Amino acid sequence: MDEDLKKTVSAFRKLVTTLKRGKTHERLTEAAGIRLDRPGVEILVSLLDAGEPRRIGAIAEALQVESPHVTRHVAALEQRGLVERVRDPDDGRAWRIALTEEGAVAASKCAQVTTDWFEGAMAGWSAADRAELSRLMEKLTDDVCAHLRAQMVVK
Amino acid sequence: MDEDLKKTVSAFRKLVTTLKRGKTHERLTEAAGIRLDRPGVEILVSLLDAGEPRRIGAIAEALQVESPHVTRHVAALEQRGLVERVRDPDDGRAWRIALTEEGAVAASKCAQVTTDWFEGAMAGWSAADRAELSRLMEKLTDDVCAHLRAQMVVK
DNA sequence: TATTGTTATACTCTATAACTATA
DNA sequence: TATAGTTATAGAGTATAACAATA
Repeated sequence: MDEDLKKTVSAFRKLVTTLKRGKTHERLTEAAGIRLDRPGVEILVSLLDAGEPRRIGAIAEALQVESPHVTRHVAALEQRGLVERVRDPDDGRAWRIALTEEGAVAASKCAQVTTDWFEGAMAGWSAADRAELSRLMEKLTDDVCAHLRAQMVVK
Repeated sequence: MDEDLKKTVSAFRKLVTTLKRGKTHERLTEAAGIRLDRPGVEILVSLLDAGEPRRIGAIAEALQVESPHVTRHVAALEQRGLVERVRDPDDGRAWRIALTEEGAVAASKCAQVTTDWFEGAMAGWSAADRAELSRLMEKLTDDVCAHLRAQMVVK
């Protein structure tokens, strides 16, 4: 039974190793027809996922990086007209980062290309297995994030 | 049905984002009681996984990085006595990188800490779900790698 | 003064290119 | 000369620390 866990971890390691590399990003942006660095794509997609403008700090937390990193890349995205700063409705002093129309299109393309790519890889999968994988991956993600938060509290 | 795929990709993205960061590596090495950088751990664990000495090129391919990267980090690991060079039995001119006893211990510890951590995160999982996740993750990894290879051939 | 974000700096990881050695 | 590996160099990506601004 411990065997199952080992296999899962090992498969996961391999998957991450394979998909994390620079070539994967190149293929993604090429297919999407967009010239953008990796952090740029990550920020755009995270804004698309969120479905609403987010503050710098919120983006940094979602991506698990430090805020200076986000500051810099948001500045670049802003210059290219892919995001813009809007007033925070809840907090007059603060700004939120919003996708522009062009930014939303770019983010959607990137997300779509990734989904399509997985669709290609999983072409032979039954509907049952797809549903099962989706359920288990969401569960795993939730539990991993919860476990992480629990650990941070302890420290 | 496309919904399942989207959910899977999105969960996967979140999982990778969360686990890829530097803090995760710090926690890992601290728990394992080893001071080692990320590529170092990756090389050691990949040698442990392989179960036998590997050539530089084979390690690079497994980790999906370029060989100079491996060369440099293997040199550092060699200096610390965690790996050593042995003659390739199949090819007299070549060398293979082997774990030393100390290196094997370090690699095992790192692998164990990761497994333990997932064990903690998945404490509430039923045996059935664990088995199912293991099966689907292996399948996904296989199919993703196959898809990647197929694409590389086309190019 | 507490919170949030920014600027400045430096370090880690990884790729590319040019070179070496060995069969 | 083909293959595997190495050395040298450069460029992403990210963190830390010091600072600024706003309530």
